[in-house]
Order: sequence, then structure tokens, then C-alpha cells
Amino acid sequence: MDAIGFETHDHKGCMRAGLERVERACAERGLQFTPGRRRVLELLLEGHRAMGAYEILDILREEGAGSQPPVAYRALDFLVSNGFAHKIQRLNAFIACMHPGEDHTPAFLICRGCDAVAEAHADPASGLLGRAARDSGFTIEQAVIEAVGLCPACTEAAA
Amino acid sequence: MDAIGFETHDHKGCMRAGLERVERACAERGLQFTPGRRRVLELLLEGHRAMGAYEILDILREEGAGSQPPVAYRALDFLVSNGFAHKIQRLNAFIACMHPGEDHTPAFLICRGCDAVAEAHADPASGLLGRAARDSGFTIEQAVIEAVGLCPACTEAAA
DNA sequence: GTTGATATGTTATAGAATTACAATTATCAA
DNA sequence: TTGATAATTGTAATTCTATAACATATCAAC
Repeated sequence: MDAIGFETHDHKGCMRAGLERVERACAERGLQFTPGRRRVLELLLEGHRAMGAYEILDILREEGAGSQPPVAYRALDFLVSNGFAHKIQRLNAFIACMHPGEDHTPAFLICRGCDAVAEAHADPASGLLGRAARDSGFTIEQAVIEAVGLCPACTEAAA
Repeated sequence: MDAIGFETHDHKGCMRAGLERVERACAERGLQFTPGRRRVLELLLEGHRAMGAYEILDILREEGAGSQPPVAYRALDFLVSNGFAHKIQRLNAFIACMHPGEDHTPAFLICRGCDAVAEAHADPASGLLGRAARDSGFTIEQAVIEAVGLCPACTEAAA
């Protein structure tokens, strides 16, 4: 079980833990963790990768749940806006958050070989970006950081 | 004329300079800076903001150029893949690069009030992200960094 | 229970980007 | 100069992504 994510890990355990943490966070904040929302989070945790909204929708449809795009998008919006999942802009896809409930600025390492995604942390206030913002009077509220490259496995495969 | 970009500047000068630098870079690298590609870069430089592909396409259409999406997307692909323009994922839009030809990792400050975009620099290899990449054996080739917040003008307007 | 807010179901549409194929133009070696 | 090859452009059709709008149902607090 590794925060970085390019390694094997206790998948079932990480799924269970993820669900429990979100359950607890929802209870604490008075959010409704409805069956539909829960199911979408389960799918993201199961997949353990970035999944497209329509990919999720297809599964929901097979399961007999609603079959229209808003069904998937609403659940995803809920998860994303509460920090339980993240959107990977580069892939137009969504991934379960590895640190749900914690306040953090996620940064993603996206493998262009296998599309695996690892979640890391970043601190946009520091470094060149933070300095540029301060110098120009810009207030950073949120940051999307996505690094594209090759994961260890694909680096090896390429050689 | 400021790299940060939330301030007034010599717009005509920056347009001319931008075109010249790209012209030179294309000549050096044996790239074809065709009229269509040039026109799209001109539009981006004129606008001095992030513009959608279909917004550009509308202008090209009015001017009697091609009117199908690939006309715009091809020119934009050329500009982006050669570092003469950047795509702002958050806005599904494109903006002229402020440092064409130079090797750099752009970082964008995007105002959620007025959609103004400023280009800054970042160094993905340093900081928390760089460390996470090294620790996990991930090779960063490219990074998308987009900070969302309020520019000085909108901060003031909000108060 | 009533009520106001929140969540779901469904239709339709808007917005962004690509595929595929034909036609043209540029590049470069023979 | 010519002929072969690669790069670019034109156009139609389609695919993928996301949201608007409105009706219905469910929840939560009074």
C-alpha cells in the first residue's frame, strides 16, 4: 500500500479503507453518501485507475441503475467537490482520492505508456509558481498539477 | 510587457515580437509556418487570452478560410506541439506562448473571475512533486500546472 | 405530517475533439 | 526537371465529453 501508487499493494484493504474513510467523512459533515454515490466510488476504488464518466455510466447501466449521463456526472461531481475523488484533466477521467477528507493539493503522475496514475502531493504556494503569484498579486485558491511521463514498468519495457 | 501578464503592456510590440520569434524558430527547425498556422497564432496573440478552438474556427470561417473543426485543431496542434502555444486544460482553450522556442515548463495563473490567464514558470523536478517522482522511479517528461484563483483586479472588485 | 431542501430520472442539447478519406502542395533526390 | 515521397489542407461524418431543463421522488427539520 503505497501513496505513490506504481507498486503492488493490498488492493482489497485499500478499497475497504477508502470506503470507510469517506463514509466517516460524510457522517461528520452531514453529507448524504447515497447508494449511487457509494457505488461510483466503489467502481473508482476497484478500478484503481482513472475512469471516464461514460465508462462508469456503462457499468451502472449494466447493473440496471440509471443510464443517462447525469447519473454518472452527478455522483462524480459529489465525489470531486467533496475531495473524495479527483478529475484528471489530461485524461478526462476520474480517480478515487488516496487521502479523502484530508485537505491537500493533489499532484498526479500520469504514465503515457499505460495510463496509470499515481497521486502525490504538491505545494503550489512554494517554488516558482508561488513566487510568481505573490509577485503579481494573484491569489491561488486551487491548483491542478499533472505530470506526464513514464512509470517504472513502462520505462523498463521501453528499454 | 510583463511575463506575469495581469498588467497593461505594449500589445502591438508583443504581437510582432511573438510572430517574429516563431518565424525564426520555424526557419531554424525546418518547420512550415504556413499561412493558416500563422493566422491562428496571430489570433491568439491578438486576443492575448485563452481562446477556444471553435472560437478561432468561427473567425477563420468568417475570413473565408476552411470551416471545419480540423482546420482549427490542426493549426493549434502544430503550435502546441512545437511550443508556440499552450492548451489550458481547465478552459478547453489555447493561448499563445510568451516564450516561444525556449525550453520551459509553463505554469498558468487562471482568474476564475475574468478568465484572464498569465503564464509563469515552474520546475516540476523540484519540490514535493519532483521528490515523489524520484522516489517512485517515475520519469517526468512534461507537466501541466494550472492554478485557479483571483487576479488583482477581480480581488479588488470582489471586495 | 408539512414543508423546504436535496437527490434522482429522463429527454434533449451543447460543446470539444477525432476519424477517415480525398485533394493539394511542398521537399528532395535522381 | 521530373518523379516519388512526405506534409499539409479540405470536407463530411462521427465520437466523446458535459450540461441544461424539467419532472419526480426522497430526506430532514420543524
